[in-house]
Amino acid sequence: MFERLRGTRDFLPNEMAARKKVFSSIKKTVEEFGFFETDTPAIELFELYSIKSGEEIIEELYAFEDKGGRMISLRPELTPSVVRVLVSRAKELSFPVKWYSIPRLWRYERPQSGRLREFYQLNIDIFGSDDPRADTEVISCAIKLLCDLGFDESDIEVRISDRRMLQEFLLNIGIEKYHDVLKIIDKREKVSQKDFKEMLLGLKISEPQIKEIDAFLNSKGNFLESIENLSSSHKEEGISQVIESLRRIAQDLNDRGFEKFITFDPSIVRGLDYYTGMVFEVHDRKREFRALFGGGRYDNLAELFGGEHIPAVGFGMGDAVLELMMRRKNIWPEEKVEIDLFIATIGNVEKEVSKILTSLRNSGYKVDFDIMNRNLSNQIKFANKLGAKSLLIVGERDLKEGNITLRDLKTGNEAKITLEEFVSSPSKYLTKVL
RNA sequence: GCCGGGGUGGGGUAGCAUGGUUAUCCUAUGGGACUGUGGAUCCCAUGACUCGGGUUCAAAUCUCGGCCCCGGCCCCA
Repeated sequence: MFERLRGTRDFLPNEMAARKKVFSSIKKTVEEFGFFETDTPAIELFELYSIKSGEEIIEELYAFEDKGGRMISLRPELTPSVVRVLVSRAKELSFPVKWYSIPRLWRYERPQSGRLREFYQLNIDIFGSDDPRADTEVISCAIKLLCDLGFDESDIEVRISDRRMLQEFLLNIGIEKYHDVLKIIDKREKVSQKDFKEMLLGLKISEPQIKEIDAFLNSKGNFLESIENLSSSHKEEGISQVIESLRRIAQDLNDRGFEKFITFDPSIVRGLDYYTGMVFEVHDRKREFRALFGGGRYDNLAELFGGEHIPAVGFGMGDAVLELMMRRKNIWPEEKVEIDLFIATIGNVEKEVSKILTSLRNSGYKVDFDIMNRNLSNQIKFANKLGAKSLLIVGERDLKEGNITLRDLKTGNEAKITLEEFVSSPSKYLTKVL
């Protein structure tokens, strides 16, 4: 016997049915926002990931050498692949490009709650526009798809910040090594006040500077209000430009009715080296789980890949945390398979059954029948386990008079009708699943 | 890589402190009975102590190690 590889999952039909419902809800919402689905290979050249990543990230790749001596990696994220496609096809594409995908990704990490080695991740991106409305579209889409799955503002919180704003702010108070400071700011929620301060002191940040940083980070709250407060207290040129574009995003999100979901939180940083502007995260309000989404602006990745300048904004949402959150709220779909009709047989009625099967299947019904030579009782048991909505009993005796029995397995009602009548207008008797 | 908690039929479990008959119960699965109305009930069957070493007359039980699972740290693209 073999076992599943660590951090991977098997999906049995009932589990698959639930997952399909969730994914199709997501796809529907995203497509309502005008995104088109794409896909890319699961394997890519190792360099696609090593070019911009640190050692730790590379250690977490599923990588191997192929027979041609190339180093190959399973994709750990989608963005490099999408940007690769974009850069190589930029000439033929008309911008803005709005693409989405739900790829399977692989990361060689230690599995934990909400983190696996193989998982799905919804990715949506807008390329070609640096307008704040692109940011708004992406954030709105994130919120809307969660709403369509059954969440509301009491469940989730979108926290937004902007890397440029932080950078400008730090420059204004005389801090130049903002890289290191960002790293510490990113950890702020996890460490104590005291440790936070000591880490900053370790970088030779002065006490007054730390006070300023603290004040700035504490400016979190209602998105639009926080931004307006900041704009009156920060008139410096660099920062006020950033604030203006954030103000437009905030205003637009309010106009779309998403105000209650959003918090402005300057301590949001996200992983380094990737994002260039607005960044956001989505969490459950109780902070029971790890981040559900992460995303933001990454305007220079295309150039880094040897293309022209293509501004970009997008996010990724893993399926593992989503499932945990949906289960917690009891909105994970019922794990159940269903068919429209099961045909139970008594005696030798093969010819008639074949005709019924073919006719109904051609009309688009999901139909199954006994191929185990079970007795009637066991056939009915099996039909129920299959989740059949209706049961058709075709028996030798009744068939001599042209009759069959149709039972609704949900209500238990049954009726004897003629085979001819049933086959000629099945829609009178059956409804389709889904 | 580090730290903690765990592994008993396909799934869920009892037993483990205090070693000692045929390892408990539920469920699932296969078969059968109930004259072709049955989702029920009853009967029968299949099926497990994570692996290896140690202690012992005797190990599911005590002990050491490996493997695996769950959670946490690191990291999180």
